[in-house]
Formats: sequence, C-alpha cells, structure tokens
Amino acid sequence: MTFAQFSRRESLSPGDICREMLEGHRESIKTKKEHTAVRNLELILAATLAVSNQKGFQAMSMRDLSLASGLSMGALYDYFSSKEELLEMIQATGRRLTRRVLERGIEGIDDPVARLTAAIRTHVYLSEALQAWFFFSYMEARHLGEEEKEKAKQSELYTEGVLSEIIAQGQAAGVFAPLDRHLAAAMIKAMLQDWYLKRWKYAGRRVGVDRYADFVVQMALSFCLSGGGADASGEITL
Amino acid sequence: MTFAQFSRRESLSPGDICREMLEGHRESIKTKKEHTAVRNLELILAATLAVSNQKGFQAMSMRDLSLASGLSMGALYDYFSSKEELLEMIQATGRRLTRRVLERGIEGIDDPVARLTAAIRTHVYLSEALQAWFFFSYMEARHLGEEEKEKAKQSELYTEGVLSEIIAQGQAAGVFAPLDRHLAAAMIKAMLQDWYLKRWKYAGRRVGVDRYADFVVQMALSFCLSGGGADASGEITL
DNA sequence: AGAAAAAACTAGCGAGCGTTCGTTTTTTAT
DNA sequence: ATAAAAAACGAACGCTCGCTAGTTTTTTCT
Repeated sequence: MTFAQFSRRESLSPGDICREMLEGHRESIKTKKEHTAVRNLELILAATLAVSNQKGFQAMSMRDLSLASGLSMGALYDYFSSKEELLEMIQATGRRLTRRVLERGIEGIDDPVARLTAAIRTHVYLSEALQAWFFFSYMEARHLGEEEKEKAKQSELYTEGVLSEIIAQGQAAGVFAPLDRHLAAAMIKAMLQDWYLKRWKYAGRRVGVDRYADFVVQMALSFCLSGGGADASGEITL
Repeated sequence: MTFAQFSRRESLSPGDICREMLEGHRESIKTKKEHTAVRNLELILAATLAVSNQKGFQAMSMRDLSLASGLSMGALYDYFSSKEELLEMIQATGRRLTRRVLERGIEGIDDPVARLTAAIRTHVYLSEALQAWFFFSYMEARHLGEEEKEKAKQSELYTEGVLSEIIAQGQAAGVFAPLDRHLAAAMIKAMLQDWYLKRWKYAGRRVGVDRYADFVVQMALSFCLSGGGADASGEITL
C-alpha cells in the first residue's frame, strides 16, 4: 500500500470530516441546515488549525478566528458554546476518526508481519492526510479539562494496544522474539508521532511519506523479528 | 552506566543550573548579589515549570507566577523584562546545558557501539534529571519568536547530528549496516523524546529510567547492526 | 410578494492580562 | 545608630480577552 492508494480508499476530505463532526454534535449546533452547517464548520476548522498550529490554541483569540474564518463572532458561537467546547469537538472527532480508520486498515489481515506493517502504514498515512489535525490534537491535549484529557490518554493507549496485541500475536505464533511488547509498541508509537510533529525536519530533508512509512516498518520488523540481537537478556514478555 | 552513576557525575541541582542561568543573563538581571539572585531564580524557575507544565506557558499569568513563586509582581521583573524573555532565558539555558552534558557523555569513547550506547544513555538520563525542563522546552518552543525558534530547531538538529555521526562512524568501520543514518538518528531521537513527553505512561507501567534506556539502546543497536534484515533494499547512505 | 424562520452581524460588557512606578522594607556600610 | 543602597512590594494603567444581546440580513415557504 502507498499513500496514493490509501487516499483513494479513505474519504477524508474536509467536507466528509465536518459532516461527521456535525453528526456528533448536532444538539449543540444551532444551525439547522446541514449544507450550511458543514460549510461553516469547514471554515471554522481550517481557520482554527491554521491559526492554532502557528501560535497555539490559547493564544488564538476569537477575533483571530473570526478574521481567519470569515465568520462574525456571533456566527461562530452558533457552532460551539465556548472556546473550550470547540477544542473538545475537534479532539473528539479526531479520536473517532483515528479509531475507525485504523481498525479498517488492519481488519482481515492475519499474518503478524503483514498486520504490523498495515497498522504502521495506515497510521503514517492517516496522519499525513490529517497532519494539521494530528499536530493540533497532540499539542493542545493539555489544555483540555480533566475529563477530556483522560479520553485523550485512553486514545493514545488504544493505538498502542493495537500494536501491542499484534506483537503478542506474532510472539504466540513464534515469529516475533520474546521482547517487552508494551515497550516495543510505545517506541513504534513514538516513531509514528514524529512524522506529524516534526514535519519541518522531514520536509527539509525531502523525505516523503512513503519512504518514512517504509523506514518505520523496517525498523519495527527488524527489532521484533531479531529481538535485539544477542543480548535480548531474558526480557519478560508480559 | 546507570542513572544513579550519572547523577553523581553531573551536578544538576537547581542551584547549579540557576547559577549558570544567572551568568548567561547577568546584564538583564537587576539584582546584584549572586546569592539572592540565584535563590530567587530557583523560585521563579520551579514555579514557572510547575504552573506551565500543567496549564501551558501562555495560560500562566504573571499573577499565577507571583503566587506560585512567592515573589511580588515587581520583584519578578527584576529578573526579566517581559514574559517572553523569561521563556527565552529558560530555553537558552536548557540548550547550553544539553549540549555540554551530551558532549561530556561521549567524549573519549571511540568504539561506535559503545559511543552510540553512551549517547543514548546520557540523553535519557539527562532528560530524567531535568524532566520538567525538557518537557517545558519541547512544548513551549512554538511560542518563541522567529529567531529563538530557529535556535531551538538547530538544537534539535545538533542532537540528531551527534547520533547520525556516530552511525556514520560505525558504518565506515564496517560495524553498522548501510542504512539511512539520518532517518535512523531521527527515529532514535523520537524514542528519546518519548521518555520525557509521556511520563504518565511509563510511570503507570512502572517502567524505570534504566530499563527504558536499556530498551532504546537495544532497539537502536539491533537495527544498526542488522540493518533491517533481508530488505535493507540498497538504501543510500549519503 | 410577503410573512415567518434562520442565519449572520456588531458594538459593548466585565474580567483579567502584562507591565510599570512610586513607595516601603530590608540590608549594607560607616 | 544612621544614612545610603538594594531589594521587594502592590495598586493602578491601558488593553485585549471570551462572550452576549439586540438587531439586521438572508432564506424559506405559502
């Protein structure tokens, strides 16, 4: 699978995403007509990500957002009741989307090596398609309330759990070495995150998304298959 | 080397660091007596990291800082001329410190495997000793001005360059496989950063600093030594 | 075309922000 | 003990913030 193939398979246009966002928050959005609501959500979303990813969500004022989106202050508040709710809406939609796409990306693949490969590629490609969104979610998670912050952590643990389970599967099949699968999953996750957090670095080096995905797959498999060479040192699997 | 040994070797007490901070910003700090200045810098630093790492630097008001540090608003401004300068002071001191400790941690070690191991361990241990500082520097780098932001990027590239050069050295010696050393260094860096960015995760799983460092070393060496198994696919070393 | 409903707008509120400056307190030196 | 120097203080200033209410504009439906 390449990024081009992934893009064709998944429908991740701003319109699609905002329609999903609308469905998830229909009760708190005052605008009735779907078409209008989706169009304005697109404007709000694009503006929020653009401004926030440059100066931070806290530093973005509602006046900034009004200017960047082309909507008046009053109109903005037809879509959320407070700045904090806007933040939560974006985060919640991102979590749902990630979960769904990731599940779809690995379903039906049983071979551990192929399944781990698919999970990694799907995550890298998804974060490429929604780079601004992923960056935003990562950097602004700390500004959420306690309750929502907990959900963000659970979401991170979910992704890691997917990787960890695949490794366990491979170990049970005798294909992967008996290394600490939780730590291994955490390391793979860290590598996945670097793609959307340090975009400037890879852009400067002209590393494309396919090459990046290849490399992470290679590194993960190399480690899981060989188990860290001679000194796997009897690490407990658990 | 273990974390305990590292801590004994390096003097990274709040007092030491604030003394260094004072030396680097003597001209802009109004307080004359070193003892007083260092004491108050310690208070300011501890309070800034505590409050900022919880709610973000932007969201921390000067009144928050005054309350948390025990110093009056006026007294705070004897140590910096603006909130932004406080941010820059902390970042600059962290960069200098990281560079110095990292260099000291690998000097005199020539064997590539041992040198890569030392670089990784030193970085993990340093970020453990100054966890709050590292977390702060990472999360707040985007709120710097253009000029300082550039320095932060350079600092990240410097660390990666250290890793990358060690890999090149190992490749020249025929010990490491001919993989893309820049990408490999970036992946190792990503793993190093996860230690101080996702502390809650590792604390919850009772993973200690020594085990973490071990694991990263193992994963990095496994990959560099074996080269990703059969499909290293003729990656250019550059 | 005209009335009702929906959407969008604007000016302004009170609160809290970063910063300053005249004053008071503490320390140092005679 | 007292005067000079250093350090600490905190009320107040000008501004910008998130948010709202009252009104106007646009769309929908008969």
